[in-house]
Amino acid sequence: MISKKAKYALKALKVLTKKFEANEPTLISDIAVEEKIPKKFLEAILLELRNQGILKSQKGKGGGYLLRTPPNEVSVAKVLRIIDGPIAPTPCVSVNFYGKCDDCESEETCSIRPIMLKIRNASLEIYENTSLLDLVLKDTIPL
Amino acid sequence: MISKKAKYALKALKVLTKKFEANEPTLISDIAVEEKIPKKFLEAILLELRNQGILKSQKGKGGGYLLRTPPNEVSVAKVLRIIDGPIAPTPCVSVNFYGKCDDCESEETCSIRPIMLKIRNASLEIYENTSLLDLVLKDTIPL
DNA sequence: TATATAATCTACTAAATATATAGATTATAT
DNA sequence: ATATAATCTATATATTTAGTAGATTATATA
Repeated sequence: MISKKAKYALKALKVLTKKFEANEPTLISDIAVEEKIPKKFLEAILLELRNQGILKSQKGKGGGYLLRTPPNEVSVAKVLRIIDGPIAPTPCVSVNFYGKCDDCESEETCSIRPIMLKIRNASLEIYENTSLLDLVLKDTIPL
Repeated sequence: MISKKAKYALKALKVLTKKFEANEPTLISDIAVEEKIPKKFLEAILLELRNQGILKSQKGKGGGYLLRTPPNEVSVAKVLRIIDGPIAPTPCVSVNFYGKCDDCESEETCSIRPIMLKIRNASLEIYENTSLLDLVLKDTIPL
C-alpha cells in the first residue's frame, strides 16, 4: 500500500499539472481545499517536493507553487520515491534504495529474491513510464 | 515493501516445502534456527498460517508443522495476503481487501486509480502465479 | 499413569512510522 | 508599512511492526 501522503502528493501535483500552461503560482490553501487535504500536512508535502526539485515556490502576495518542469517529464516513480521511499518490495532488489536485507544471509541463494526482483521490474516499468501528464490525460493510454 | 514477518513466513514455508515429501512434522525451533527467525515471533506466524489453512500442526513429542497441501498449490499471493494483507497499492483497487479510499471522492474520476490498477494487475500476475514450489525450484522459471 | 515434549494462548513492551496540528518566522509584492 | 503566503520548529497521537515472557494444553511414550 502506498501512503496517504503519497496520494496527497500525486493529487496536489495533478492540480499543478492542470495549471501548468497558465504559469501562475497556485496557493497551498487552494490545493488543500480542492483536493480535501489537511493544509498543514500538504505544506510539508509540497515543501519536500520543492526541495527535491519537482516544484518551485514563490513567497508573498501572488505567490504559491508551480511545477519546475513540464508534467510529462515527471514520473510517478520519482514522486513515490520522494514521499514513500523504495518502490521495490525488499531492500535487496531496490534500484534507488538498495540495502542488504538484515535478515538475509546471501542474495545469491535467497529463495524469495527472484520473485521480488520480478515484482520490482514490473512495478518500475509502470511507475517510471507514467508521468504526471499521463495521470491527468487518463484517456491517453501510456506505454 | 513487504514486512519482515512476510519474509519470515515465506522462508519458513520454504523449509516446509523442502520437507514436504518426507511427510514428517518439522519443529518450530528447527525452522527458527535454520532461518534465523526469532522463535516466539515465528510461533505466531506459523499459527496464523495454520489458522488460515496453509499449515497443519501436531502437538507433543514427534509433533511440529507440515504443509496442508502440496507446495505447488500454495501461491505467494495467498501467503502475503495472510501476513501483510492487501497486495494492491490502494484499497480501491484491491481484489481481496476492497474498500473505498477514505480520501477519495469518486473512483470513476480519480486520476491515480488507473495506474494503481495497473500496478495491482502486474503484481497479482506474478504473486498469484508463483507457488512455494517455484520459490524452491528457482531454476524452473514460472510463467 | 507420569513425564517430557511441543504447540497454543494470553498478555505485554519498545521502537518506528503515519498522520497530522500549532505557532512563530521569513520573504515578497504592492 | 502592510498584508500575504511560504517556511521553519516543535509537538501530538494512533497505528503498525517486531518482538518477549510465561502459563496452558495436547500428545506420544516409557
